[in-house]
Amino acid sequence: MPRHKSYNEDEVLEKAMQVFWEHGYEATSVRQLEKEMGINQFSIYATFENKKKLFVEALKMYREYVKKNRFQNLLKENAGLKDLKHFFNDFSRQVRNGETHKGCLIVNSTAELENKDAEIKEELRNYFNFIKEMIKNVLRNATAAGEISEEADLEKYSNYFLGIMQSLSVGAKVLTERQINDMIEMTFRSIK
Amino acid sequence: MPRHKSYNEDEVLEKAMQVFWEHGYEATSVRQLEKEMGINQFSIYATFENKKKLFVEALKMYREYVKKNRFQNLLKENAGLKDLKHFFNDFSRQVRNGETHKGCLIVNSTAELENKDAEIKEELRNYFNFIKEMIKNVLRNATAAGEISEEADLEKYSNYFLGIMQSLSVGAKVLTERQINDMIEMTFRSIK
DNA sequence: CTAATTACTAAGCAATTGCTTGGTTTATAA
DNA sequence: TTATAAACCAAGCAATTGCTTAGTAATTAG
Repeated sequence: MPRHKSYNEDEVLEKAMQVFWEHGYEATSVRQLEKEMGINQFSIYATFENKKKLFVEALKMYREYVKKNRFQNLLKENAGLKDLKHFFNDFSRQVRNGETHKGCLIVNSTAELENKDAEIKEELRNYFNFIKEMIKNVLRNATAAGEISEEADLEKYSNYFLGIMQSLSVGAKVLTERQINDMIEMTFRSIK
Repeated sequence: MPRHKSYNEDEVLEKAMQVFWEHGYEATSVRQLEKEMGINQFSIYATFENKKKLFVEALKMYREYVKKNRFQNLLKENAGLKDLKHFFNDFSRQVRNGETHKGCLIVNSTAELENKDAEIKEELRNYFNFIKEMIKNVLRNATAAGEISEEADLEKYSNYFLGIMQSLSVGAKVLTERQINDMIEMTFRSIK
């Protein structure tokens, strides 16, 4: 018998995610969320309970978002080392040019409020684990293609690349193109 | 003819820095600063003008702080590759154990509010430049000691290590010891 | 001593924070 | 058609935000 919601939960959640991504958790007010999500505060609280839970949901939504909009090529069946290098260059260029000046929502959130809440921390870890597994799959392809030695410890390699991605997410905001290119070039020197 | 200040500016500034480091810029209120700095709001505003300028001064102070308390060994006349590796292990262990769970104030601030203010951004860059130069000096020693080839591009190497430090500052907050160790081990593989 | 200058305290400012409430609209099951 | 259940809107809550002001205390030059 109830009335229908006049909005799509995933749609407004993605809007919320964008606001958190742009301004960070603390600097985002519920009034801002209200405006950008296009729904009343009452609806926000009715659906997402409170600001923190909305944020955690936004973090989860971010994972789905980047799967579609950032990592498509790395998630392709046969993605290899070339795609990985391509991604690094592309991503850092986007961050530098302002196209993605916000960097990575998860890295930003880790820096801003890692130790403040267990639920948030868990989602941060989930995300980084997803990245690591994605990379590991690329490296498996690379091994099959002979680009990496059969003996290579892919878990180790993946963790390393995960770290590089974190560093790009921070570094590309303030360092020069030259510096970022140096980092990427050096990174691939340790891969055999 | 004036009355003397009852506090030491550098002392209260370091206290302020600690608060920003612990909670981030946005989550730090002037009331908190007042308490921790041990002086009245009036005095804060009389000496530091406003919250943002106090923050910028705190960022500068942080640089002096880490020179004394974190990078002593890397700043030693004859610091070499061994010291660098030692530092990476030490730092990430400290972050993981909670001893330095706050990570790096500059990395945190870059993630939180890089694109919001030109003065802040400039100080972030200054800091990263200081780190890069410090590392470059270590690498010069390493080259002299024969640990690195004479042909190595030390600017490139330094930027690379700078990136690794950024990644540790983020990663050590949420990743496992194993993951961090993987990253450090892989990092040194590209050095010859 | 007195005048001048600055530092200090405590109270208070408007604006904004996260969140709630009271009254109304919309949809469906009976 | 009507009762019911949820969604909606606008207004409002106490608490907190960054910052200021009015009055007082301390210091030193003359």
